[in-house]
Amino acid sequence: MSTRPVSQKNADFFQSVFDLVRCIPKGRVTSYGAIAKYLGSARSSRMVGWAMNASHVHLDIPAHRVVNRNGLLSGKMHFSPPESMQTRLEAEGIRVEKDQILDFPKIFWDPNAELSID
DNA sequence: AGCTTGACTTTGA
DNA sequence: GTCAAAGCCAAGC
Repeated sequence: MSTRPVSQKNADFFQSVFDLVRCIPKGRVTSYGAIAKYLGSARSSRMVGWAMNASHVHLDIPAHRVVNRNGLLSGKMHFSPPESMQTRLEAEGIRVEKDQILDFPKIFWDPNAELSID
């Protein structure tokens, strides 16, 4: 079973996303699809992005650790200073070039694989 | 009430 | 490998 309180998918989708993103280890990144899939719908990856848009009210949300499945900083433009996203990633040891994370599959953190291991 | 946009993903050609 | 189209659910107009 899930070790995280994200069972309530019918509950606040945003809260579930925030909770998971908050659990992302430092120096690691994940994709919207991974989060969406963890919540039950990989197709609703857009909702994850939408939820992140509301994450600005929650300063504890490391949204910079969330990128698209391409490892591209798709949401960096939504940061206060767009470059802050890359700065934060590099501050955690993540190499980023041209808005793209290097060694993405290496630092990729899959919640469904790390948390839901049975 | 309906239509458009959006921090995406997947599948098909 | 790339390009185009469909699907997804919610918020905004």
